[in-house]
Amino acid sequence: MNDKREQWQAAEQLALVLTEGGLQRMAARTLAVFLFTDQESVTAGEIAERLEASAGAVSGAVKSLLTVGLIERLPAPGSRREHYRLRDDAWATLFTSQNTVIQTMLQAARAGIDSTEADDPAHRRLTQMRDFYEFLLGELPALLQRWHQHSSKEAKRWRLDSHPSTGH
Amino acid sequence: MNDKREQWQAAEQLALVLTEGGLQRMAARTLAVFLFTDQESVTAGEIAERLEASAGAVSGAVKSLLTVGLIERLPAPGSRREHYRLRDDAWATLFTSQNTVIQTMLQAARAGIDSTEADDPAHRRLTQMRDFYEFLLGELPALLQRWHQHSSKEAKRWRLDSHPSTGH
DNA sequence: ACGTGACTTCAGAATTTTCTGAAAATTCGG
DNA sequence: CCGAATTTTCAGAAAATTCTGAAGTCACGT
Repeated sequence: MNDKREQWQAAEQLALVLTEGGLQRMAARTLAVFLFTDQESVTAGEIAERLEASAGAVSGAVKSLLTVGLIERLPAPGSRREHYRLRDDAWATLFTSQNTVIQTMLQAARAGIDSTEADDPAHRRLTQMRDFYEFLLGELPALLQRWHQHSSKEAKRWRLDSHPSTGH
Repeated sequence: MNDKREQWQAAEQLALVLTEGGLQRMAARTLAVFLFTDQESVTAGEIAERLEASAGAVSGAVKSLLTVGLIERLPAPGSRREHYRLRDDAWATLFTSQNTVIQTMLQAARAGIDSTEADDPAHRRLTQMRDFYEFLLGELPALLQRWHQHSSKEAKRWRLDSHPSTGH
């Protein structure tokens, strides 16, 4: 329990995986800071300090995280510096953002199907591809809906009997 | 319909998206060849020619696609060169391979939770993250199962009444 | 209004990734 | 087994990505 060293390692580890998942390196590390900080919100300067990175790099990273909707700017707290924090639905958002990838794959498959004859093996393969991504895209809304139900149920349970520690 | 130019564009477009999705550049372009070729199988040499890339680059790409399970080596067709083709379940496989990413995110979240006190805001954020990915991981098997049902049903329908053209 | 601190932008540097080319290894037909 | 064709490996080159540092812009507080 609670060792700063461990936290640092876990954060860097996470940043690595996020990078695999398509985020840029600095954006991933920044997101890790948002997750692991013990404050409610952080400023760009604090991120730079924590990551030992330049203000410029942090600026770009924060901007991209804002664009994707993973973090939000906090209503000015009277200070001169901007405060940011992780959004509550960040993970669902991150997941959803991959739908655009699926959409594009689908479009590419359809374009291929259209440019190909029915007896071409490519036509068959592209059709299989299209069918899969069509199916997937159709399933996602329901999946996210189930998540929202699931999570709101959790929140309720939490309020009613205040479990001291669940650990699941 | 059927314009080689269009096909080439669609293929390159797809390769781009696949790259976004985590595949290496050359692996993505190679996968596009497997999809769009009008042959049942292709050799490394043919891929290299099509992509105007070196044999070395193709070798690496094919190897990685084999490892992930997206393509398969064909039982020797009498020729000296190896023949490869896209596997039937390639897309489901590609999708599944992202589960490992989710697994790793989950582990990172759990590590963070363990290294943090219950009253730390980070603890709350990491718990939310863990819950989401736990949920997701739990949903995936059923999702893939539905896909298999779905696709086998399609195949059956195909065999029974031989639709001339569906276009969905 | 003005000074100051924070944020953004951007050119160039550093790093990382990716590809080529050639040599070594492998494999199949003879 | 030998030889030709193919594939694999790998060092170094090329390309793409990412970061820094500094200059410029903006906004707050006085």
